[in-house]
Amino acid sequence: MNDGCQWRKYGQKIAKGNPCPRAYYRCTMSPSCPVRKQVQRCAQDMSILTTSYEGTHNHPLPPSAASLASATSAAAAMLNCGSTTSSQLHSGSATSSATPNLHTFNFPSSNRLTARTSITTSQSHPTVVLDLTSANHTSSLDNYSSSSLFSTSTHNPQLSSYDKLIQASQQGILSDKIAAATKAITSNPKFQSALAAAITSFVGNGSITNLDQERKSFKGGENITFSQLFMASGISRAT
DNA sequence: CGTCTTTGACCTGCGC
DNA sequence: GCGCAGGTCAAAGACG
Repeated sequence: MNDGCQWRKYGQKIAKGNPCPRAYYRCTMSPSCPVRKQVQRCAQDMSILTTSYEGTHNHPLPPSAASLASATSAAAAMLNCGSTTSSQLHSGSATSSATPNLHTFNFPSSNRLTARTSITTSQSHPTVVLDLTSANHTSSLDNYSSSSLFSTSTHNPQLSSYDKLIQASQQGILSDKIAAATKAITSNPKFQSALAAAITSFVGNGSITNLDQERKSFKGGENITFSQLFMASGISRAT
């Protein structure tokens, strides 16, 4: 996955319990950049790639990775809303083994594969899981659960129009036209790349330390997140 | 020739 | 102290 940064592989190891080797990469955009990432395939499903990032970039990120940093930070903040692990995440004094909150959403990639991506906001590391399962899904909309990704129902009981749209689709009462329009948006390569860049920006920036601030900035505003995504991908809200 | 990947060796932390 | 597992180093080879 091209995440906008340059990486140099410095090691590979076969971890216990997983026949697939784990690859170790170092950010090469700056000689002193401490950021590292690990990439490993899932033992249960070889089509799933698990990427873990560690550290904070000490250099400016390229536009492709930086343009949506705030948007994805907001997504991460949303993920942690109501999470029992979020405060531990912020304080850095995590001691419990609470189950990380996992959110999954789909966006079909340009190479005609369906990439089911999830962000795991574990206590120590945010993790991006990229499922490169071939596109045999009946509809990307069927499994599209971005509403859960950005859901802030406990903080903002008023559903956004987008949430209503998703809710309607899940309840099977969405008209074909709206479903087609939604699918068009989520299938838009620009939207996909914007979303992917947003994910990258978040994990690349090591934004965990900024989550409190981001949460304040975006609290109760999932519309802001999608507006930013739409703006970055050139899709109008009208669409 | 410079850059990147591969891969065995080495280092370190942890449990027993 | 010992063994194991995970992470890193660095020499060698591949590649453009």
